[in-house]
Amino acid sequence: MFQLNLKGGGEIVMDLNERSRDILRAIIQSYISTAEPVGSRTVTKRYNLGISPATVRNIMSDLEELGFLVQPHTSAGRVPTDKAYRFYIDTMLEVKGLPRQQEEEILNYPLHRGDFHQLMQETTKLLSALSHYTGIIMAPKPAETVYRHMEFVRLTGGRVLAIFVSNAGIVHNRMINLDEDLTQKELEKISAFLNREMAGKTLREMRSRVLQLMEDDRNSYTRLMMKFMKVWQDASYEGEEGAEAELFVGGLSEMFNIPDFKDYDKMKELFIAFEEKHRLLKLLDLAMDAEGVQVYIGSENKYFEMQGISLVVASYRGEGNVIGTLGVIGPSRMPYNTVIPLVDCTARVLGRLISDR
Amino acid sequence: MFQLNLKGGGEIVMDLNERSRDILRAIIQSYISTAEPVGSRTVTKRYNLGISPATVRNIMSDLEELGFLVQPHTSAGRVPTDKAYRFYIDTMLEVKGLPRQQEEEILNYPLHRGDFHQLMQETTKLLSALSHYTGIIMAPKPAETVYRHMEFVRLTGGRVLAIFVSNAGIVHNRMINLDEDLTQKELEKISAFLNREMAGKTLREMRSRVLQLMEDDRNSYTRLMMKFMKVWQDASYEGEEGAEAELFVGGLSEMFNIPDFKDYDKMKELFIAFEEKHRLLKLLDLAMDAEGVQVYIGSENKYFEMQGISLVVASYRGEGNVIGTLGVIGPSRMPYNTVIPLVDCTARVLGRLISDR
DNA sequence: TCTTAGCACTCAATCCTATAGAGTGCTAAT
DNA sequence: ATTAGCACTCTATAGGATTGAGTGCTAAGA
Repeated sequence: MFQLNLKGGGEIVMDLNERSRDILRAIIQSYISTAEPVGSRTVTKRYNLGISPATVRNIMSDLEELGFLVQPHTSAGRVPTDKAYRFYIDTMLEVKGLPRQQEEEILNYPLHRGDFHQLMQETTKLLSALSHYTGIIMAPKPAETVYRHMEFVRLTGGRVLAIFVSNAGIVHNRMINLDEDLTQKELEKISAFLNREMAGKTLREMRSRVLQLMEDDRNSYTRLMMKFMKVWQDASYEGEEGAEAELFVGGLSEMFNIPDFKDYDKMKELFIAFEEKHRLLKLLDLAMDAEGVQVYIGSENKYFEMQGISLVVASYRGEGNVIGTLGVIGPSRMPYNTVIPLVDCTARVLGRLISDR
Repeated sequence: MFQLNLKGGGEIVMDLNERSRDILRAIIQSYISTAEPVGSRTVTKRYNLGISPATVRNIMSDLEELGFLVQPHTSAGRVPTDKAYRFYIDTMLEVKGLPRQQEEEILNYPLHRGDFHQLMQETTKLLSALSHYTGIIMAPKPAETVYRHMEFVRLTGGRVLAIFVSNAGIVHNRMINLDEDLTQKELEKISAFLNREMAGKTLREMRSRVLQLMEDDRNSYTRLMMKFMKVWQDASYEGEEGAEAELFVGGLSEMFNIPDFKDYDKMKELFIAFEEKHRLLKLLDLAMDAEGVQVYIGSENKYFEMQGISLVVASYRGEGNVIGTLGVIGPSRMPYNTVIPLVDCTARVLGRLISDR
């Protein structure tokens, strides 16, 4: 079906007895569905555990001491901590497959239109529409994309546009300002040479090959390529690895429907964080290597740590290789049992669409 | 210096006497700088008009009757209406050139990196950073772009990627699923034919030329082109003219710093409106034809009408032609005298950058 | 006739207080 | 070990008083 690969899962094996686990589960589930602090009476009423509120109170007190619950204030019920969510996801969550209906909805969503950018944008909207949270996608990184076709096009004023096309139909381009004036004929020769020598390589790989070629002779071919490589590096460099990746965000306004964030300043903080795209990208990059769906809870990760916010992320493939990641960002109290398969399914569908749309 | 072309300007010539105009100006300026309703005493204290609060009150009452002012409630001062802003901009605004320092800042902003998408994105950030509002840009529309270079690239599984490059180095692309399997050699022939026959045409123009050619004979050339045209139309069509344009937004979080919108629900409404990009695009499209800077106040336009929000928009050029528009979106009480030249200057700089970066 | 001082009036914002209600922790009984 | 009972805590809400900004009107003055 699908695979949930748990970040740090299994490391912390808590020994809670059956009943404590039942109560913790009940509290988490209740809080996920209502967003209200959960009291002892609520637990006994809504979940038939055959014990009295007083007993529940004693156990809740223990759970608080263990760091699974906190009280917003003395006379309120209790709320799960990040630790509780982690424990819940690692040991208690039963993730079923996606309901037939939602799968249909994903498959029927009009994702095929337009170019690659539009596909990415539409996919964030799909993620958002089905999860009712905000959808995010990290697009394939130029440096690690395998290119099939390359082309240099001469523009006015000694400018040359380099266009690189991947197997999956992703197009990347950069403008190069040339000192010498090459004719379009010459550029075509260079393009032909590149396509012959370099097809199936990533930029990283091309770079070392070009350096190798340069040792033999320094002709227009290699000079243009080196210029291109330099332009590329200049454009990519922002002091951070992975900064050259592109981030797409969709359904931002869904954040306003989440009761957890019904606060102006919290919202402001959140939107400022969204504009620091490189932080989110760092986090999305983490999920590149991992198989299956990852969940990052609250302040578990240092790149986008934010009280009460979690991310559900999965990598997607194009022509066989993992080329990016996608996911959903929402409150830590999100219904993981439905969001996880949703993200998983969307990643698969996107992969299929990229490989043969 | 620069030209402010006023939407509907001059039509409504209000005959207010000198003093009424002075007071109206004082109220608007005061409100722009403080965001607080303006009372009669404030006017006499902050602007030395040599009249008493009582007199001001009488005139304010008249101005209210004329529709220039409203009171939020009985015991509050008065606030300018959209009509007042319009009048202010049309007849009282003195727009100076951009301060040397800000011009420097625009010229020094690192806008040259990366591809065209990144350039657009960075420019919205520039607009936002200098205005402290939200920056928006409508990218060139494929249908009206003059292309210099066209290329069909064969991918796996009978898919063909069409790549079109404009004089200004803008790259548009679309995926085409072909029934027949053309070799890359054949595609190159078609590309060469296209570049010979169609260079310097817009998509619109190409379309009619292809239809013309088809009457003579229906070979692979024209069939592929027609398929491409169809794919293009499918992707562009969303029931709305101008829907195929792309919108870039930067500095959304600035909205949270504007006291006018210090309200959760107002903010929610605003962000939902931002996600309906086609509405904003419609509005930005309006400014394509007009020369100079346009100002759209509050509910003056039907595409993005929103209480208390205005847009300052200018078109930008690439290789001589107007290819898109850009601007700033903020509260109606924004300091137009600085924002207008800022938008104007940014449009010029972007145009220059596109034509020779 | 225009201007202005004076005054009563209105209304939002703020603060204070009382009250209700949810939930806990502790104790004693089962 | 469990649970009923009860005192205690704290938030949220509503009502009421107070303050202050600002207006509109009136009558006197220029």
